[in-house]
Parts: sequence; structure tokens; C-alpha cells
Amino acid sequence: MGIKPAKTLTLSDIARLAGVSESTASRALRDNPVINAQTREKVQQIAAEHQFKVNATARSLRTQKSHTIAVIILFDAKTQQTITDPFLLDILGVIADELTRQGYDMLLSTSKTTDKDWRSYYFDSKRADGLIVIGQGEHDERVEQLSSAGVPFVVWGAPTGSEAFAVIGSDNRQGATLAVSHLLAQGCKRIAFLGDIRHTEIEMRYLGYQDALQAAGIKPEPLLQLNTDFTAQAGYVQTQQALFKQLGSLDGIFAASDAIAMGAMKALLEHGVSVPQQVALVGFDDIAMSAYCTPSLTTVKQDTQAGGKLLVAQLLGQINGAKAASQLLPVKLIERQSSLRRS
Amino acid sequence: MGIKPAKTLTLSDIARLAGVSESTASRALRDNPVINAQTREKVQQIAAEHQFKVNATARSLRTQKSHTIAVIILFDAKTQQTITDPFLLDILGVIADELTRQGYDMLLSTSKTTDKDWRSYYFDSKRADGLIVIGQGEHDERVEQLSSAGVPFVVWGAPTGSEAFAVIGSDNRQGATLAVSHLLAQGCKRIAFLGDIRHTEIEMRYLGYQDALQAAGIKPEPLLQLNTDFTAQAGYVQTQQALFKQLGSLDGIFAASDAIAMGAMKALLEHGVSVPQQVALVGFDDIAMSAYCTPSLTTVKQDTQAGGKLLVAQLLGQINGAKAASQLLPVKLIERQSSLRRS
DNA sequence: GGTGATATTGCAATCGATTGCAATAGCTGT
DNA sequence: ACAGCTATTGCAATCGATTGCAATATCACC
Repeated sequence: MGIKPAKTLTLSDIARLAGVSESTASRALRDNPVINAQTREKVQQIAAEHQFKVNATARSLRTQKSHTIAVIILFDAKTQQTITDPFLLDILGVIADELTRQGYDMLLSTSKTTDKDWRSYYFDSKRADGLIVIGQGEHDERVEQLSSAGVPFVVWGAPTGSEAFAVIGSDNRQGATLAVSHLLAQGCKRIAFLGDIRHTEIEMRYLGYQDALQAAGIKPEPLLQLNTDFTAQAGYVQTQQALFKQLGSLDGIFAASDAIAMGAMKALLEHGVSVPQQVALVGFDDIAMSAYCTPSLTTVKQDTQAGGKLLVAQLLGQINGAKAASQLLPVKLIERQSSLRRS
Repeated sequence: MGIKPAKTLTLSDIARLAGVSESTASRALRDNPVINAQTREKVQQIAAEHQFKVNATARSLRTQKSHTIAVIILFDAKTQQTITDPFLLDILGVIADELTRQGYDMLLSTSKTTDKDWRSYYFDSKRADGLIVIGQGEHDERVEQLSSAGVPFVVWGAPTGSEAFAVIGSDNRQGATLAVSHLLAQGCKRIAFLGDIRHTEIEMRYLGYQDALQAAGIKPEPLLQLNTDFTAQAGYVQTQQALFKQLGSLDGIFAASDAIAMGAMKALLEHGVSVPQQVALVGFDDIAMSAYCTPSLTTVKQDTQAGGKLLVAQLLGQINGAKAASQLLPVKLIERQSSLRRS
């Protein structure tokens, strides 16, 4: 024999057991005050005894709310790699926690294999009440599509103040300026920029880089900007090539992400270039590993806690009728060994 | 004015537009062969024109299948930190891609804030058809609860061959033996073990560590096993303390994860201990950063691709009636600079 | 005792799609 | 012309919970 599969109970079972109607049972379970206190407790107790759980599907169908948010991780169409950037994962974790705290479920999707049309797939099909898009590329055409469709959604990216939808992101330009000014203060004269400026966020960092140079009376050399994907490997390869090409006498590198910076550091050390003495290095993100490489990495810290919470708050706001609003988050320079030259 | 919110179309709208009944429309959209080819095409074309998407909620309610899998990331009750271990994230990415490929949605949850009772929350409520549990701790009482409840689920962990549910995991013991044998071959005599053996996976690694020592005729010293959380910081602190305590003359460290290893490396280098000459170091996981620290980290590579795919395959199998079955995955030693002493 | 107000509860429709079964139309063969 | 098939299509029930509205019970007060 064995145990019967114990068919899941439904609301009507609970109602019958409690000797009330389904409507009363439903109201009792939702703490509707019109229900008599005794009745309510009786129903709740019976429900608890039988471990009854409301069928979320039926509830969603009836209430027209899924209480679920789809989080889409975008990837560069080129690299198409699985989740890997530690920074993304960091913010993903914050979003997950915050959504749970707010009573929402989180549907995760990587852009790699998903249906091209998120609106159809997640929103029209009622799988989710709203969307959060993170990852590189708020220029993605699919994001543009969303904005015209009345779908509540928020994007992590580079807020410009003029976009048609809500963008939450760090003050990349300011962060880069902090980083590069710091390098200049350490005595650097020729600083390379490693990052793909076709991504808006990185473009902003590049602008901040230029700002800092110009403020110091230095003319940015376009040749020192090297397009680099968001991986340690790309940083490594790009730095090797830069060294090989002998891009004059580099004495500083500003990498658009910590992963890139670590790749760059590897290449430098392998070639016997000392960090920070010969070349000072600054990254961006402040991922966990940055403090534990050797030399430890100076970097611009993005506030993932605030970012994740804001993404969620902004989205839930939209769902409840508020207007979409972008927001820029302050960043902070974390000085570590990779850039600090003892004076 | 502005654009009407364009109320989402339902199947009955499509049926009306196509001049057929709802049942015919439904069958046509699902390519049911009993429907006349012309009718089918007409319905499909009209549906496409109007960008009609089946309401997933209604379908789920009717078919009693959510086509959704809940993935639960477990954390140590102690540290309670947000997703951060790169290894977990790696495997999470693989799972996400694989589920999408199989036509399933993925509900992600961190144990931090979730309802204690996953079965109720995810399964009884019909939010998910099955569960995948990853993260430290297949000893979790909540996992035990699942196993007695007829819920399809799989756990990433340490397969022992005797557990009552499906566990997929690497051959931790063998991996550790590879790592430690390698250290011994490099001439190490006293090797510390950094990792918390209260986790079954780590316990297996410790057993493998002992195996290797005994095979070399060395008696394991219990004092060389140091409980360490899964973070670079813990590895750093623990190593500092070990050095401080002067645990005799350590000449090798086997860390239970790459993150721990990186923390350890930092501590060693800071104290002027050369790696690998004075102390050789091996980690576990082969996270992306391991190749890019300096010296690069020797490590035991877990096959996350195979692991993720197997978790999904095994779970979907169970959902379709197959029996739960555990499986052990082979691992591979990746030799890098942190352990290779030139002879 | 009658009347109106208030507190509780239940009826029945509804959310949107799927599917067993019945109904109809068109055809074949005798 | 009629019985017997097959090919298509539609009717209506169903999944499980929520909720507007009506119904009943209870009580206070004149």
C-alpha cells in the first residue's frame, strides 16, 4: 500500500470541513473583517491543521494579478555567455531579497534562450505584473519595445534624464571622474581606458574619464580608449596587446569593471610591470574579490543595495499607478593598493 | 486622449474574430490535428496579427501544470548573506538556460526571506511543478521535509548513494584527493585544510584530503583542519590566524573553495610568504577569477555545465514519473601557478 | 410588536483556457 | 436512397478562488 498521494485540499474542502460556504472560508482566510471572529478563527485553524495553501494559479486568474516580477538578465548579443559578471549577480541577489520581502515572486530569465518578445511572453501572458531588466544594454531594441506598450518596467543602466522609461543606475560619469582624478593625483600622466563605449554606462564612464583629464589640462588621446568586453579574459588580452603595441609609456589604467581590471592586472604582472609603481590601476564595481587580489584593487563602489531596492520600489510604484521616474545613484571611490603610490 | 490601454485579447476574442468556437480556436492554436488545416491557419494567423498570447494562469489552472520550477538557493543560517558565491551563480546560470530550453520558467528564491515551508509555498500552492535546491546544506531540515511529501525535487550536494531523494553533485572526495596528492607531489609535507566540515560536501573533501595523506603514509593532524566559511574574507582571517599561531611549518594549503583560497593567498602574500615556493595552494571550484589572480590558482574544476543540465533532467524526469536517482560527477584538477614549484 | 439598522453569511457569476463527448456535414458503397 | 464512416466543429463542464449583491439573523429602540 503506502500513503495515499493525499490529494491537495481546495478551498471548498476547507469550507466543508468548517461547515461554512466557500465565500466565507475565503474571506476568513484573508482576514476580511466582515467575518465573525469565531468563524474566522475556526476556518483558519482548520486550514492550518490541513496545511491548506491557496492555489496561487486560481487566485491569480481571478484577481488578475500574478504577484510575480520577471527579472531579465540581458547579455551582449556577441558574447552570449551565461550569468557570470559578479556585479550583476550582486544586484540580482538584492533584487531577489527585496521582492520576497515585498511579497512578490521572482521569475528569472536570461536573455540567451528566451522568447524575443518579453512583453508577450511575460506580460501579455500574465506570467508577471512587471519587468526588471538588468545587464548591459538599455539600447536594446527589445527594451524600446516595452516602453511603448504600457508595461510596468524598470531598467538598470545609465539614467540620462531624457529616456521614456525608468532607468536606475549609478552616477557613472562622476565615478569615473573620481577614479581618474585619483590616478592623476597619484602622478599618472598617460591613462588607458579599458571598456566598450558602445554601452551607455561605459560611455558615461569614458566621459567622466575625459572630464578628469581635461580638468587637469590633459588632452585625452583617443588611442588610449580600448574596447573591452566585461570579462577578466578580455581585460587580460587587451592589456597584453596594449603593452605589446607599446602605447607610449602608459602609467595608469582605468578599467570599466573590476573583472576587466583583474585581467589587466594579471597581464601587467606577467610582463613584470609593477602595480601601482609603474602602472596604477583602478576598476569599477567593487566586487567581493577586489579586496582580495594582490595588490588589492582600487575601485569605484556601486551601491548595489540601494540600487536593487530602488529598482523594486520604482517598479512596484508603477504597478500601483505611480509614474516612471529615473534615478541616479551616488558612487564612492575605494582606495586600495593597486593605485596607491607611497609618497 | 492617448492610446487606449488596449485590453489584452482573450481566446474568446480570437475565436470570434476567426468565426469559430473557443474550443476550435484553442485546438487550432495548439496544432491539434483534428482541426482542419485551413481553419487552423486562419486562427493562427489572426492570433499572430493581434499578438495574442495564451493566458498562462488560466492554462495552468486548467491543466494543473505550472510549467515552472522553483530554484531555491540555500544559505548557511549563520552567514545569511545574499547570493555571492561565484560557484553557485555559475550553476544557477546553467540551470536557468537549461530550464528555458526545456520550456520551463524559473522561479528563483533565496532562502533568506522565504517562507520556511517550501513545499507549501511552492508546490501545494501550485506555483511550481518541482524544486531544485542548491547551496550549502543538504542536511537542512527543510530538505528532509520535502522528501517525505511526494514533491518532485533535486538537490545539489554530496551524493552518498543512500539518501532518500535525488542528489546531484561532484565527486568531492576524489577531487580533494587529486588536489592533495598534487600538493604532496610538489613536495608539501604539512598541508592545512580550510573548510567547514559540517557541510557534507566539505566533509567529503576532507575525507579525500585524508585519503591522499594516508596513501602517502602521512598521518592527518586534526589541528590542520580549520573551519572556514565560504568567503574570501573567512579564508583571509583564518589563514592569518593560522600563521599567527604558527601552526608548525605549513607548506601547503588546500582550500575548500576558490573564494577561500583567494583570501588565504592574500594573507600569505601580505605576510611575505611566497606562493607556491613556501606554501603551495589549491582551491576548489574553478571560478572565473581563479585564472586571473596572481599567482593564478590551482583548483579542482567542477563541471557546472553537466551539473546544471543533470539537475534539470533529473527533475523533469521525476515530474514525468521517473524515479529519483542521485549522480556523482567527475572532477578535474587544473594546475596553475599557485601550486607548481619548478623543479 | 413593529421597524430600521447592523452584523454575518451564502449564492452565483467570473477570471480564461482546455477537453470529453455529442452533433453535424459530407462521402462511400451497395 | 440509405446505412455507416470519417472529418470537423461546438457545447458545456471544469480547474479553484474571489467578490458584488442579496438574504438572513440579531438587536436596539420606540
